[in-house]
Formats: sequence, C-alpha cells, structure tokens
Amino acid sequence: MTLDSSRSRRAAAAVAVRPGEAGASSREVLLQTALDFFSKRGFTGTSIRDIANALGVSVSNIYHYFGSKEGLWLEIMEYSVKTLPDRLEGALTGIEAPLERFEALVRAHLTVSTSYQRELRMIFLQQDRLTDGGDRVNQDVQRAVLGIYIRELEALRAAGIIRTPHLKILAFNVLGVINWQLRWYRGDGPLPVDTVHREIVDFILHGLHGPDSN
Amino acid sequence: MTLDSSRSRRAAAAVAVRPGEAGASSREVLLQTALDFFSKRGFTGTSIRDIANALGVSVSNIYHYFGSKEGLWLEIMEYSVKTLPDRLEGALTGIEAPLERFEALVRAHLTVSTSYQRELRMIFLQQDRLTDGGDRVNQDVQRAVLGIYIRELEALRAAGIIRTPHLKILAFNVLGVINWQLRWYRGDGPLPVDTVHREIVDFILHGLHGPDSN
DNA sequence: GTCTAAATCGAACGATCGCTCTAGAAGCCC
DNA sequence: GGGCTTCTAGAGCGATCGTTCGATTTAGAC
Repeated sequence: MTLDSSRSRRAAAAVAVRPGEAGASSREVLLQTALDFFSKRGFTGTSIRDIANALGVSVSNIYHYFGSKEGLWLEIMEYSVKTLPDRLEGALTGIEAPLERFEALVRAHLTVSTSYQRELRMIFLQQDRLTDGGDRVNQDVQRAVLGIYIRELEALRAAGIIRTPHLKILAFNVLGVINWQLRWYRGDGPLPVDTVHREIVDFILHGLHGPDSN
Repeated sequence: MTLDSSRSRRAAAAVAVRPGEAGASSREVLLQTALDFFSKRGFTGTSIRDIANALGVSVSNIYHYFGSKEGLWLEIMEYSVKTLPDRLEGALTGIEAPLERFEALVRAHLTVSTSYQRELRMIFLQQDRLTDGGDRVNQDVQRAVLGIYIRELEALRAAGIIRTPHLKILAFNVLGVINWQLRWYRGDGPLPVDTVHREIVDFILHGLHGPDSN
C-alpha cells in the first residue's frame, strides 16, 4: 500500500522486468529491505551485505537488479521522494483562498510524510556521500518543495494574512515542524496519526496561542 | 571561543594533559577537525584516516589521545551537547512568569544552537552506530531537553495560556522549528542570526498569525 | 524434450576500515 | 649529560567494504 503500482526502471544491469510477477517480487523485497536499513542507518551505515544477509540471498543478486549500491538508493528515491512536489501541487488544484490552499498544502504534506516516512528519513539522514548525480536528486526535490511553500506564503502575504518579509525563514520553520515529525513519531505508539496531524496544523497556523486567539 | 576552557578526560590510553600547552593544542586541532567531518558526514561516513590525513598526522596520534573512534566522538559530546540541559535551565533562573520563562527558554536554546551548531548536527545525523554507552549519551540529552520543554509547557497550560492536552506533540513541534534551523541556516549567508532567531521565536509563539493577532 | 534468458550463487578482487604494535623524536626533570 | 614520559610515525593486522566474475539453477518458449 505504500508502494506505487507503476514502477520506473533505471538500473544499469537489469532489463525489462514485468511488474506483478515472481521476478518483480524479488525486486520488491530487496527494495523494502534496503529501505529499512537506509532509513535506520543511513547510506554509509548500511552495507550491501547487511541487506543481502537479512534476506538470506547473495550480494550478487542485488547487483543483478540495481547495478550498484547507489543505484539501489536512487531506485527508492525514484518511486517515492521524487513524487513529493507533484503530490503537493496536486493537493492545491481547485482551491482559491490562500489560507485554505496553505492548510491543504500542509495537510497533504503530512499525509505524504506518513506514507513515505522511511523514504523521507533516508534523505534527511543522507549526507553528501553519493555521486554528483545522486546528490542532485535530493537537492532538487527539497528545493522544489521549498519553492512551493514560498509561493504560497507570498500569496498569504499579498492577502494581508502574514506580514513578515522573511518568507524563506517562515517556510523553513513550517518545514521544520513537518519534517521533525519524521524523527519522533512512531506509528505503533499511543498517538493516533490524525491527532498528531491536527496538532501540527494548529501549531503551524496559530503557534502556541490556540486557534481561538484570533 | 566555542570551546569550553575546562576539558574533561575520558580516553583509554591518554593520561593527564595540562590544558593550554603544546600537547593540548594538538588535541584541540584534532577535535576541531573531527567535528568538521562528523558534522558533515556523520559517524559512519567519517574514517579515522579522513581526520588524520586532513591534518597530515598519523592515525596512531588520534588513538594516543582518544583511544578509539567512538572515544573521539564522545569527547566532542562531552564539552558541548552534554551541557545543553544545564544551559537551558540556567536561562530560566529568576524568571517567574510562565510565558516569559518559555520565551527565555527558546531564546537560550537558539543561542546555544548557534554556538554548537556543528556539534548538534552530529547528534542529529548519528544513527545508532555507537555502542550502548555511546548511544545513551545522545538519548539522555534529548530526553532531558524534552523534559524541560514539557515542564514549561505544563506551566503555560496551568496559566491558561495554552489549551491542548498534547504537550508532547507541542514540545516536539517547538523543537522541530529550533532544530531544523541547524539544517538550513548558514552563518555566512545573507541572513543575520538575530533576524533568524527573532523570526523563529515569533513563529513559535504565534504561528502564521503574527504577534498582533492576540 | 531443447534452447535461451533471467535469476541466483559462491568465491574472490582490491581497497579501505578500525585498530595495534614497535620504535624513534621531542620535551621535561635532575 | 642521563632518565623519564609524552608525542608521533609507519608498518601491518584481521575484518569488512563495494564490486566483479564464472558458473549453476530456474523458468518460459517452442
């Protein structure tokens, strides 16, 4: 359920694998296991043998499907994090009022964050150990998301709802609240996801002073 | 200036080094270089040889002073991150009004974050690759800071200033804004540190709606 | 059945990892 | 000077790293 049904292909050695077959199943299992390790220990903290041994398969298997360790990383990025900007934009279509748009943006962001919690943890753990092309992916996505927030904040300022001239700082503050949730929130804890999302939206919109203060 | 004058000692092989001498200088340079690497590439992403080669010294030198890679990491934690809870508590002494206390807490936290930016980045990059004792340090500090925030938020609730029953979520939201700044703020950029701190305090206290909305 | 390609394995490569050991250089006390 | 401790270097240890390779197994097409 957390996986996209249409899967793109980019590996070096692997060729045409039809989705929904036994071959794809091996692929998926490898991706999921790699995701578990990458999101918990980061890129350098995870070895190819960690992933292979966890599944009881050989390391050559991974190279057969993904070509390299970085290829495996990028494959995970491909179906998850890279889709983030489009998903955020999609949540805005049809909404006109700036404040409504902004709230929809935050809510959509939280929803995607919940779906791709491990994938997003990966990019926030990773620290310039990939080749240039690999780093680019993360930077582009983060820049795109920031751009969306700044654009919406500009609309809020034009509407007279916010006054600060430092929209970039404001955008980072909002992103901080949303992304920090990736660090502390555990789905298996006592807090329901709806409660957490509602509290975060309230905090972003009203800060410490609750929604009844305006 | 970002270093404590009194330095604690815990290495395995090293013994009594008087501060302020030539011996201490080698030590300091090693610590600073290690700090640069750890804060940029994390624990697993940094090798002992990275640090030694950057300084043109031998790896044995590092082991002479710190005993192990983890010892080097913990030594950095010792003079910086571990002092965080005490510094936050110190900023609260003499202040009575809950809201004033909270604002002072946030401001002190931002000040310390600026002083120990690289050190704090280390602990947010690191991901359970240390031995049990090493992990404990980070966890204890983070728990202590969270405890301080929750205690102050309880005072705010008792004073009727906030209403939400989910103080833990609220505390994480505040910490998210503060800690996220470690990820994006560069001191050499165009934004003055005072401006950033003021915007963050305003955001935490009032959210998107500015300070004149209550 | 045969043929072919995808899937999987185990061994091994060179490089790098954290770390140890031995030994010489430098600094201080007398 | 000698005698001691501290500091530093370099070689090398076993382990693990990402990766490659040849060979074997599996599975579908005919």
